[in-house]
Amino acid sequence: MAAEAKSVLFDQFALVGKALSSGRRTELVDVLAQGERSVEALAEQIGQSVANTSQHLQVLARSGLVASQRDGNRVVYRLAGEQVEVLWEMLRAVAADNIAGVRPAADRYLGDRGEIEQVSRDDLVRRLGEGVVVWDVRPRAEFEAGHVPGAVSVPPEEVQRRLAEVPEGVEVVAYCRGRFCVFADEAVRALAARERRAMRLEDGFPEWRRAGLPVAVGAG
Amino acid sequence: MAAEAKSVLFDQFALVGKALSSGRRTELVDVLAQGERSVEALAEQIGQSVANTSQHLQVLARSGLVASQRDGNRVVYRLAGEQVEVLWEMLRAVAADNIAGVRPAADRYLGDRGEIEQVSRDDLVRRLGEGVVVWDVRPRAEFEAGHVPGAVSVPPEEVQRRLAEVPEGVEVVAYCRGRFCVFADEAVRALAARERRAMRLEDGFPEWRRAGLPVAVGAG
DNA sequence: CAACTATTCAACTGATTTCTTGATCGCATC
DNA sequence: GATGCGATCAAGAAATCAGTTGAATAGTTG
Repeated sequence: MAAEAKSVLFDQFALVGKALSSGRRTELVDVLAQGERSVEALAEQIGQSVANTSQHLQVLARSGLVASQRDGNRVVYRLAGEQVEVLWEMLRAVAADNIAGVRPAADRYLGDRGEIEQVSRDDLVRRLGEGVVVWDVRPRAEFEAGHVPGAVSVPPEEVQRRLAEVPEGVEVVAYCRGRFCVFADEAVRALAARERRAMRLEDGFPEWRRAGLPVAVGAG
Repeated sequence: MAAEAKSVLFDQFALVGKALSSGRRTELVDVLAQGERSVEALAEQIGQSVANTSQHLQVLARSGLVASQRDGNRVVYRLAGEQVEVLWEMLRAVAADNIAGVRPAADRYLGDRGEIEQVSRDDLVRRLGEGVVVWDVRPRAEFEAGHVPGAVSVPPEEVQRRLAEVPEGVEVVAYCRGRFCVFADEAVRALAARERRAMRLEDGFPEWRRAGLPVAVGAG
């Protein structure tokens, strides 16, 4: 019967929704948007057991949002394509615009952004030409998988230690995973507390890369 | 603790995924992309009870994907915005590109499209200038909520009856809800069986409207 | 081959989801 | 105010889901 065939087709579409219907899986997609990672690394990032993370990854794989590849002893997962990144970005935008609970949840996680100056990608490109210091405030592995050329890697747990590196009078632009990522905010607040002029990129590295701007890879 | 606040935020994002994680709800979104409808009309379209449909609509409403408004005796639901339509379109595209099961499910629902000629929106605009006949093969209510100017409403159940209207030598372009909608295909097949040259618009009316092309409203 | 590491599988618990059924509510009309 | 219609609510059954735990597997290293 036609009605049943239709149900089956729309159930297939719904698999993508199902993949994104768990907070833990959306966290995974967010991390994977920064670059490929092993199951263990992903488990650590989302604060879940390896077994549970593996099962979530398999749900994502069944919906085709991620692909995996064995690399010797470990299995490396990555997003299936740029399309998936765009879908994830759009989903966040829809959530931010339409779900009342996003605002308070974001405020509680990110804190007050009133004091945090934000710059656009274009601004950052301009300032790069003027020799601004750029901090990549993400875990080292994400920096190495790709970063803004000239940025220095300052993983979240090193921010406090490395404040002293910044000479007086130097401006810092920090960036991290995206608009809802807290790492850059924390760096900006810490720098401001030391009387440095600091600001954050309004979105994150995936948007930079997707905009076709230059990307550096490796420890650089 | 920061980790918990992060979970809460990503759980909020996941609400949008959850809204789209049921085949019945994706069907609802697909119908609502054509225009607003009452609960009862929606229930009929997706072949579910009114009570169940109402509950699905409330899930969609909680995720902010749809809004409702009382109109006298009935409650009319509509998509919350164009952003939601775009999200739905992108989700279908991701599913089509990444989920192995979409192809067979689509084939089974839509049948073999090998014989069905497809035209782009630009083609249709051109042919409209040349006086082609355009069939809007959607339920009447969707036609009335908005259609391609000059199109005639031929609801799916009337296709057979109205084949005779088309004079020999006249070309027909049929369209319906979108790329995965079967109505236009059935009309094209029926017309072809009567030796009429017929083709379908490759996508549907929502894409036409979103492209900023002219839209007519009402019984027109 | 033994020992080790990273990942997956299997089994299980408690929570959530889907759909049904029947009652209830809001609004319009008689 | 009674009646009727459209929609929602409430309660329950079956299925599915998220997370835990412990065992099994694939691949590497000694």
